[in-house]
Amino acid sequence: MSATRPYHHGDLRSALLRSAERTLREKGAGALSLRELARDIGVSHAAPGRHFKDKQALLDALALDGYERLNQALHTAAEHPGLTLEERMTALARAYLGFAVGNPELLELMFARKHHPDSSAQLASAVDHSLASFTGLITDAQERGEIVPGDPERITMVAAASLHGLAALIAGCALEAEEALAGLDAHVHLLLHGLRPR
Amino acid sequence: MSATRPYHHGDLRSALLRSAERTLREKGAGALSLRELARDIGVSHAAPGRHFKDKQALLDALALDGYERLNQALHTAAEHPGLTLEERMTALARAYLGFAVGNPELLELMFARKHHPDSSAQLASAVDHSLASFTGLITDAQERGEIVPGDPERITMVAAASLHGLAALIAGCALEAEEALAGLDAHVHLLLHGLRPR
DNA sequence: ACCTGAACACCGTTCAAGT
DNA sequence: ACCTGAACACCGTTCAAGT
Repeated sequence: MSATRPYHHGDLRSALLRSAERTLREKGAGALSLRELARDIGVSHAAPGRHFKDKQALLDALALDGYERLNQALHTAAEHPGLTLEERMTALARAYLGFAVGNPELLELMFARKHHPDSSAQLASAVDHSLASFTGLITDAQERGEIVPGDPERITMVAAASLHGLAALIAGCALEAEEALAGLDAHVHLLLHGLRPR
Repeated sequence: MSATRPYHHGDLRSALLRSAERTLREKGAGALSLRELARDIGVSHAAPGRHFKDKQALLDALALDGYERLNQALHTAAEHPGLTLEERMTALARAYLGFAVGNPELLELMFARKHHPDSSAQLASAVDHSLASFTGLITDAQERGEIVPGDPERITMVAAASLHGLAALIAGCALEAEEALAGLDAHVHLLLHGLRPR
């Protein structure tokens, strides 16, 4: 191996993504600059343009990567058929909130409203994939009579919106992460049993 | 009145805020530039610096203004003591979702994670004020035995997170506004009655 | 008190040219 | 195929000087 940087980086694309996620985590999305990424990696400021058509394309790639990790975590959490409905729902909730607590700026990026037309289809499909973990749980439980009958999409949306709201409040610093995690069992219980007395 | 622009604008601060909100609504937060605002208003590019210490200070002022309008809307919606609990909750939900549908980029700004230390106390208090509309409804209903007993803050959080989740999904284009508004009654019903069969 | 004009140190993006 | 260097048109912020 030579001491001088080779003309071709070799794996610039993934180096950019790695470095970008580090910056995102440490300094936030606003502090992310393509030129600074290039400087840190030791490549010319125009080099990123070869791998990402523009800055938004890099941000979209980060978001997609985030969905992959989130969906993996949700999928893993949903695979415990021995548990009760409430336990399974809590496991899913814990997986989602755990991701939100660990990656608040990434979550903000994943749900931001400005994506490239090129990426939006992939991102929409990633969101659908996230929701599918919830829908699967709901329809299973409906078959056992443990969840109210009705359009599973709507019922999924109630559960997902509730957790997404918590996640968004945490990411936006309107709710403390520890508080939300500590009250998560009670939250899921209220969601399943309702706010009205039985 | 003279045809030439006077040296002193007179009300530059509010002109900047007005123009900024227009840009926010039409082109999004990313397209907001202090220099462009100054150009549009017909003032030098350094003039905004007299009224806002930096760009974030202007964004924070926009967010605070958003909270004022939102809190006004929530407060108005909550003032119908003749209605049932479910009707009152639905009215609050409709007010919040209506704001989210009408001001998606502003909402994103309001819940963004990067604010000036100077503004964060005011913003936090604005968030508390929003939540207070829900807490008021919850404690009222608890006294009548129409809501489960328990920490009203936690119960408020379940209701608020659920609606905020919907709002965030709309703002992030993951859920269509019309679909959410059309299903809002059912959403509130499920929230109050729970996802489990009774 | 409020605004201007110039200056500084950054950006993202493009493109001919290099390896 | 991949990267560089220069160029272009922007930024935000600061600060002496003007009204």
